Amino acid sequence: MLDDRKLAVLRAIVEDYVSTNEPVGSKALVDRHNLGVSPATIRNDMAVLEEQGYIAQPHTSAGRIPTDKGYRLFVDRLSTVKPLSAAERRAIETFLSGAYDLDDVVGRTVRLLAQLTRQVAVVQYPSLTRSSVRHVELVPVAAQRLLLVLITNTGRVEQRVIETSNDVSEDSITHLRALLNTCLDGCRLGDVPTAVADLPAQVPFEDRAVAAAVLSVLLETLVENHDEKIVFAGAANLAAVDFSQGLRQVLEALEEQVVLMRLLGEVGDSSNTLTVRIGTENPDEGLQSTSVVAAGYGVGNQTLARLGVLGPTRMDYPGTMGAVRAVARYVGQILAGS
Amino acid sequence: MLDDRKLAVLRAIVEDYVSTNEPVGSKALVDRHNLGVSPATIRNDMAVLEEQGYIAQPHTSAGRIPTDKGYRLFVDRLSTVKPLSAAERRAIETFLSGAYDLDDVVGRTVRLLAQLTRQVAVVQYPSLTRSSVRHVELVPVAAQRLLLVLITNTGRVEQRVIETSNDVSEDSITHLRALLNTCLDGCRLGDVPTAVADLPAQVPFEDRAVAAAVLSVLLETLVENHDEKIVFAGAANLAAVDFSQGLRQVLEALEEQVVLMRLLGEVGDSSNTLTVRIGTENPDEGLQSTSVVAAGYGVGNQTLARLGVLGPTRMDYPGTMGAVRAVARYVGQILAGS
DNA sequence: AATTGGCACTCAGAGGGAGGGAGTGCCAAA
DNA sequence: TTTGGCACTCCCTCCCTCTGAGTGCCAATT
Repeated sequence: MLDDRKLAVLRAIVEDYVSTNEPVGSKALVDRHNLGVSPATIRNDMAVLEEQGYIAQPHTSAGRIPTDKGYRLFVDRLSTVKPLSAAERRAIETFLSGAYDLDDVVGRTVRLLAQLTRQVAVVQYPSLTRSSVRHVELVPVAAQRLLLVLITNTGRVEQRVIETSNDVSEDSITHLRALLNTCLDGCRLGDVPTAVADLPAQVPFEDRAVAAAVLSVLLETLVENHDEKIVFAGAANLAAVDFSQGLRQVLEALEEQVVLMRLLGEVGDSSNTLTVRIGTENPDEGLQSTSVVAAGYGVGNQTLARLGVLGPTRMDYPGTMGAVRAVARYVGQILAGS
Repeated sequence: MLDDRKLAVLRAIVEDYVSTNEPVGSKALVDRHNLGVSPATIRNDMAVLEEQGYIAQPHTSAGRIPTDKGYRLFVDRLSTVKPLSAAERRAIETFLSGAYDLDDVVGRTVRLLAQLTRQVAVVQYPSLTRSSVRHVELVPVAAQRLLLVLITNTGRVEQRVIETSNDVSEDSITHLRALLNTCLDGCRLGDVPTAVADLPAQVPFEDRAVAAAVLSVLLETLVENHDEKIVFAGAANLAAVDFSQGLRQVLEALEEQVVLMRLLGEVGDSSNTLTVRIGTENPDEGLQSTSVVAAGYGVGNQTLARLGVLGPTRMDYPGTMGAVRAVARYVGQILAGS
């Protein structure tokens, strides 16, 4: 349907439009790329491309700009992910390895990605349900108050206060703590509910109430954190772009956790897969003039969460995809190493 | 120097300009406010006000707009903080009391303040150095790995992993934990260094190395967190405003922790004091066309951190100040109650 | 059948008055 | 000190023209 030259033309249009932000005409095309044919020929090709919906003209007698469908074809068949330079890789590595804390890792990552791509970066905290228990701690902080601390293999720490109806002895706590840790050590958080199901049966009768309270808080913690935390950075980079639907809508969308969630997409099990969502492919109303490049990251081949970049549809896809992929890999390494 | 009527004129100019976003002329003034004099009189007054630098004209034959100096006078002498309506107070209270976590309190606060004022809200996490120790916990997580958990009276929880050079017995840990808690219970974090100074002397010789490791990590934690965490929300509200220096600069400034820090100002000991910084009074380059309304918040009469709002100099100062003050008070209450 | 040069046509955007109108400063009178 | 009158200033808007990049189509060429 589309011969090689027409594809080359589309590629050239996308590249030129991305770099100049102006509709590209037939003459400009043959000047900048040596296509070996005349402008008239290109015009014929462009007419076909337009008919098929890959490009459009803002008005009669202007050059062409790619449509969402055009970008899609470009991403799928006409471009390759552009690897980062050695210097960039080194910069990423040193910057990320300076982190001392999960918060810090995520914070550095999101800033790094924003700077690298000059767009808005979005990073999701590693999923609780997919990571596993490294340690559970139970601490008495007052007469009828316990603190439950949960440490995961991704370095995430959750804590909750538990109110008990009567005093609990030091021994009971020690016993309960030991039980919890035997039950849960290495256990995937998603499996915690089943793992603790028969735990109450193992505690002496007088401690049942306490055990129940602890378990209910523990399970509640897992549920509450099902809606994951997400952060973004680089909003200033949006100011340089002009959106058809207005900057405001985009900023508003960015401040909605739920929208950000949907934006990054599902956490599939296949790690390292780059997802690109272009313009109207985007589920959210306010983001129909933006594109999202996202990838999963995690430890080993286990995807724990996703991160990505949001920018105008008129975006350097190969470069952005390269940056997202690289950062996702390095974050995985950092998490594994910590 | 300025008689009552001239002040009234300035007040009217500020109010009109804030609500209409258009230079206000002498005729419009007498129409909207019943000043009881003719436009010509007002013109004379305005000439004086302009000469003194309180107002300016964008061009000849346009109305006047307040200068930063004019806003300053308005805030200092011509306006009173506008209390929130009962409904608003209730909304704040119910919204904030739903929080279950320090992160959640701060997150809710910043979103609430942004929505209430329709501007950018900035909230600083409660200072570590000014809060005090509620509990210290020491948890073995692996053979040569301890976890130090520090819980403050503001609900903040810090944790750090400690690597030890040799194995540590359960007993040693229990002993060390007890020692730490006796030393530190209720101790202001700023006083921790002196409080633990003679602690190593109290542990048996074979545990000295471990104690030293723990203490060094503990002190390090306090220092690291001296640069406090700050969050903001409501960037979308900026899009509605047009800044002379460009939205971009403002957004960039907002993403710099350091700038945000300076923006809120020093944490003075006098709680509840509203600080207003107008336009060029602002230290930061990119924020010279914005104003900041900030207040301290804390538990009791102890200021733990600050929060505030950033918007265009053309801002509803009485309303914004009311909202900031109210939110600061409620956050303090929530923190005290949790 | 594909490619090419030629040519008329279209239309966004820049540039340039013209007119309206809001607002001012100044002055003389009350 | 206040007021009405008046001439003046200039920003903004509307409208017009003109230019030029870019197009579609057609007939000629390969």
